[in-house]
Amino acid sequence: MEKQSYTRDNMANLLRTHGINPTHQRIEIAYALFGRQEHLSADQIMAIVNDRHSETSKATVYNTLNLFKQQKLIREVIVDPSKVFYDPNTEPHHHFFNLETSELIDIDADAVQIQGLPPLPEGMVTAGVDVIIRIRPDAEMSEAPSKLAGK
Amino acid sequence: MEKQSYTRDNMANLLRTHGINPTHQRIEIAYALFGRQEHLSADQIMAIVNDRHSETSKATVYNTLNLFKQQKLIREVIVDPSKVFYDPNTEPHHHFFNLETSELIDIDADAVQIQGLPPLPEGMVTAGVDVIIRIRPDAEMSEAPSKLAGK
DNA sequence: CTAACCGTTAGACAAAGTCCAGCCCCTGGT
DNA sequence: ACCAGGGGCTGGACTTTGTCTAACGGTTAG
Repeated sequence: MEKQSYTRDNMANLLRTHGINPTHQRIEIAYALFGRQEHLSADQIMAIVNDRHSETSKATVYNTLNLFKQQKLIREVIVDPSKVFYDPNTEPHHHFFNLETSELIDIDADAVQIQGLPPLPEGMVTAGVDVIIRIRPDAEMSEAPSKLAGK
Repeated sequence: MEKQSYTRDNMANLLRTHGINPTHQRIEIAYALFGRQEHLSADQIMAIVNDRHSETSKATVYNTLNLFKQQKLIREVIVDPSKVFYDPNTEPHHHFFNLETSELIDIDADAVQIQGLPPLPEGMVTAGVDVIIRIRPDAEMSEAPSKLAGK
């Protein structure tokens, strides 16, 4: 597993290894996600890809993201009721979700252990495990320490 | 903590204990959720409440659910990218999510332990922890066992 | 009787995402 | 060179979830 830079050329190869025909639009979308290693929503991706000159339609962005997801190139993160985030990291991992900024932070799953889960219902298999720690700034402490004692 | 039946009268009291003025519509919505102890989406609740005769508008359903959530009477469950579920159980717990049927099954949080989480980012506090085990029927096994060996 | 307040309502609106018919472009066969 | 087929892209219409707004109804207090 050798870490390589995320050039557009490497994106094309990455797509090919996942059985995806590397078109211009698909490369740009992959480049947006992998190049910055961030969690982006569909409309953020569309804004990035069309920043200089408009070149990718909404339909293509959604088609492509669904294709990537299906080919296990990226992963969906469902934490915000209003929009889906796409995560270029497909290694098993979890997330902090900042409720103020809607920002996601990865938590490596290797170190995390979950114990005491009941057995799965009959005939079911696990398709994925999501752990989401919703966090927010500790307003009370930094803003007005006296309030805590007062209440 | 005495388990009591979920009559409409009890709903009114429940609302009052949470600082909510018990109107007809609010009682019906609470009754729909607590009476069946299920995870329902806003449109399911609207269908239930308006089953016999239409009596509650869409705006009221959403207003009421948000009010309940704010008053910690119910809880949001975000697992499906297309809709939010509302959960009458506010005890800490987690969920199995059946990807085929979009059904949610509670997992008591008492028995579950999560270890090895990294420290929270500076100045942040935890607002909630969600664990979602996405499950699906084990199609291969029950349907055509030979396929597994074949591939 | 009226003013104020809270809750409800219909319908307009907004945003995320899907669908569809047409077009472009590449390839492969003749 | 021509044509046919197919994959991919496109704009725009459409759907669904959820929010907003202005008007209205009922209750309470003076």
